[in-house]
Amino acid sequence: MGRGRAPCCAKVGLNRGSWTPQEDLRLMAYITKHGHANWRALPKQAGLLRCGKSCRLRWINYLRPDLKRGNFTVEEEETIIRIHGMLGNKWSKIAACLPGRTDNEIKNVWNTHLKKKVALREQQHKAVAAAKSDGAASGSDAGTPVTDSSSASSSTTTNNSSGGSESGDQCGTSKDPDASPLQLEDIDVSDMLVDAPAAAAQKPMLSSSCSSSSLTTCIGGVEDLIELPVIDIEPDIWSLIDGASDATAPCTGAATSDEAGEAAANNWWLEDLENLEKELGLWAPVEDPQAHLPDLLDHTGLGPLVDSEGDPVSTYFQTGPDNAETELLDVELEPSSAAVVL
DNA sequence: AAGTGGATCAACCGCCCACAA
DNA sequence: TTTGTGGGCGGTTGATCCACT
Repeated sequence: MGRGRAPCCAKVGLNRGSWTPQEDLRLMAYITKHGHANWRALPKQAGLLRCGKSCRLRWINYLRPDLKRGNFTVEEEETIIRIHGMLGNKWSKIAACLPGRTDNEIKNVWNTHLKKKVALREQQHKAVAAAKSDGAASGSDAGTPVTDSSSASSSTTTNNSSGGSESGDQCGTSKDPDASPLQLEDIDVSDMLVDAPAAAAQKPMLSSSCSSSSLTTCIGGVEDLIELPVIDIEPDIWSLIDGASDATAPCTGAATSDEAGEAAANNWWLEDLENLEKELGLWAPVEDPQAHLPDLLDHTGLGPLVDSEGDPVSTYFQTGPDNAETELLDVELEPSSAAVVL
């Protein structure tokens, strides 16, 4: 079927490589207003000389407002290790369990250090097992975590607390060599979460609400069973992203967030935007954010990258919200969200 | 201070799957 | 049922960063 199909885009005349701040702005502005129903059509409509796939990846891996930045926590790492032990390189499924993390990010962190960590752990486990079999003839427990001098203290605790025997343990399943990824590849992690609420209640991997990326796979109800560090997304932001009408705050079963947490979880990219504006000498305390964007675009020299006729983004960029054929950002925002609209 | 090698991460590539015509 | 299209996924690459010598 898909064989021999033409590439997703004629790569002639398109920008490649790193994204410029201007491109980021354009993409964010467009998606914020119009959503991303059609990735292939999006670049043209947004006035971007990029492949649709490239736009999609940029958005998903970097620009999405609900992304969590910074180093992975020990809990997150252990979650990755456990799920990877069950599913293999199903990065998107793993990412679905880690709100705010992308499959690409998880893949990178796995390939860079978690893989080594696991290898070391298995090595130590084998050594311990060998020692045991040499000494007492006790059956080696494949699920018994091995103490890891570097970071296994937490993992050991986690694994022990999970007790490797729960059948529905979506994360606590030990790295059972018999559990091949093939057998497990169809497992929907969220199903496991639902099937094993008791076990789930102990799992750090569940200790988070759901991100947009995991929206369709995240579980309802589990939040009721566990104490969740809340990573909430401003409903307004979801409204913006999803086109305002049918937006649903993702898995807001734990919607009783404190605002500081929300801000921390959601504002990194707003800060990036502010930083960008500062770099460009545009930054000022935002009193009228919607009036701010045109200045930014003026200063960045963002002209229409494509024919701007009928392009609301270009129109907006060139003339500002008052004159835009379609108002770019028509969602009223709370002050805390003001930076979303630049 | 300069050079080097490893680590990290953003981005790209190509295949696969789901779905609509 | 077949075929084309769009989107998603996993693997890989290349640029940059950083620690070490």
